[in-house]
Amino acid sequence: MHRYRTHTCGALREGDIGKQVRLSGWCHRIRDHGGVLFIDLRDHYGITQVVADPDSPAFNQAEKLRSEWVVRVDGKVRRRPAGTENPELPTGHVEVYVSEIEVLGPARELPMPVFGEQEYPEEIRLKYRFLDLRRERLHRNIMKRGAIIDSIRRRMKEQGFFEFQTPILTASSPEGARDYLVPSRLHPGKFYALPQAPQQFKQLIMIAGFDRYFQIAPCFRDEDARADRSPGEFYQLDIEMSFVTQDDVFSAVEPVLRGVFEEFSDGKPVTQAFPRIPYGEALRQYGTDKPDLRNPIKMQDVTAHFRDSGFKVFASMIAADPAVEVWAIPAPKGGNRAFCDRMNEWAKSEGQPGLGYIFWREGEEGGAGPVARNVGPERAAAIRRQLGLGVGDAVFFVAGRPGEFVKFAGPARNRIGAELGLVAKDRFEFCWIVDFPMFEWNEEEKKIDFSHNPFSMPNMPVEEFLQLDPADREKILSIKAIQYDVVCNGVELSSGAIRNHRPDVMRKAFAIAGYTQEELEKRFGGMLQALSLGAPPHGGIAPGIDRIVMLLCGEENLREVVLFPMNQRAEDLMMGAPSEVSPKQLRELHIRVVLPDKP
RNA sequence: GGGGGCGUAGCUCAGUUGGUUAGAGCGCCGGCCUGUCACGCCGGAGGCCGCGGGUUCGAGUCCCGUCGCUCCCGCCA
Repeated sequence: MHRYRTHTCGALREGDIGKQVRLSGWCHRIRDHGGVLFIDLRDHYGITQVVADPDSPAFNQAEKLRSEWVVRVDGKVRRRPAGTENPELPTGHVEVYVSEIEVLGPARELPMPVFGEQEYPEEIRLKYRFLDLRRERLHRNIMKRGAIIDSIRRRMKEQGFFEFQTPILTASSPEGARDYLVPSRLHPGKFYALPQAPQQFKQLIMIAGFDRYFQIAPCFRDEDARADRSPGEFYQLDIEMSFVTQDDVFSAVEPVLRGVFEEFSDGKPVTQAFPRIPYGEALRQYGTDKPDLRNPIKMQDVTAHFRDSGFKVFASMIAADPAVEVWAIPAPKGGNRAFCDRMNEWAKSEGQPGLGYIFWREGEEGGAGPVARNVGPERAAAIRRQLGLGVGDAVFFVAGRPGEFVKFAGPARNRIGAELGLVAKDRFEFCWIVDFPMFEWNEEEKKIDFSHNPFSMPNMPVEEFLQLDPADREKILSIKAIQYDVVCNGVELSSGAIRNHRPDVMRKAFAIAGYTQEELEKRFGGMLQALSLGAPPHGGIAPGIDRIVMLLCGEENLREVVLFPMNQRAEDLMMGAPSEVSPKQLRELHIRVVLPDKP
């Protein structure tokens, strides 16, 4: 007989009745009835009920067992008495009548029980991560994560992609985030950087002629965390392809994402053909470049209805500034004062002056509420017609310069959709966001900046781009980049681009953004040189693995789908990272620590 | 760097306008119990009410500061 087990705790069935077996696992739950004692023995594979009574030679020892002790039990499989089967368990028709128990790993009193589904403080969960990982939900999430990554790899390979490994110790890369630095022992005063993404490497792989690259790539960024943004490190499905257009990237990536989501969504429907929404349209309709399309609300411009109207607040804003617009957020079924006032209060709590509204009740086709009174029944009715609303519905208004109020309009749309129950849960709604602006105006420094990634190709003929006048601000700011995001249920999964593979176009783009040739050479000289020695047109994308798993596990926080996550302050409470190092280590690295002054 | 929320037993939480000895459930320890699967019943231990200061005859409760956790903004593809 094997030293520890003949079966796992999820294996035994009625067909095993009568067998002498050996199981090992954790004492999940113990129910001691005095005369008879049950132990739910748990391992990775499942739970098996072990039973002891005073006739068993192991009875005395069984009475001493406690939660989460690791034990080996020998016993005989028998059918549970009629009426005591547990249909919840795959092993629920049988039990093991124990003849011998060996304690393999006793446990002190637990800081956090494994049994049950109660919530526990993050600090305790992270400090005792191994206990938390024993719990069903986290254990299941981590296994699902692995299965999702397997599926992604299989689907990528089926599409002719090949997995490469790129360096972890590298040089500072051109993305905008803060680097994690690693001091060099051999080169005093010099540092490696951990990659923020393998961006340059994957482009070099294309320049090297490999054609279709992918990697489940670790990425490191020293920026503050969010619920959907891990501190320090995370994984991307990094992809790059040669001789492709935006359409080629989409048609390579879409089936992978759709396939993975359909495989792991537990039957929830997944968008079949991802709609493509231009960046500008996304902002106008949804108030964000990562719209949750499960929410059916689309905003509309209703500025014309308020121009020279009796609603002086808006009318005077419009008259005073040609950039001012009024947007309407329709709220179907929101046509009651209680709801409208609640939203208005919420807007104030968000630091807004308020949220104007009109709602329509039976017999009040002209609309109700202060805005309707001031704007008059004809205009209110015109607004209602434009938005396709009726009795029982409401509409909210945001006014000002769109660039300023859009950060409030998007959340307002989310809030209204959620409060009215308009958001279709239990589905995965994807879209592509396309046509990002290449440049943006930096008002503080009065200069033109790259608006996203400086390595994207402008979406215009190369000759025309090369002849642009950097002083023609209006023209420059109207240029779109061949750059795209993929969004699911309001979560930005990835951005990508067709890369700028032409050194001359690259130089021009950086010149427009105010970089000197010297700066460009210094920061990106290696890349420019590679591009000047025969670079194929290429492009790619890099969906976030952790976010994909989070969506498919139905979790709100990345920590629920990462094995050993750090807390929000980028500390590993279990391993105690970051930590101080010995003076000897610092000496070898030529590092002197200068701590900030304490008040 | 800034803002919001939270901080009472190992854990989840209650604790009245400031008023006797700070409670419950789970867990833990002990006892009883031969068919439970959130077993049940009886008993017990366990509290710097995050920490420091203040107001008050009196503070878990009010005020100030501070620390920790968390969510968000800034930052970040």
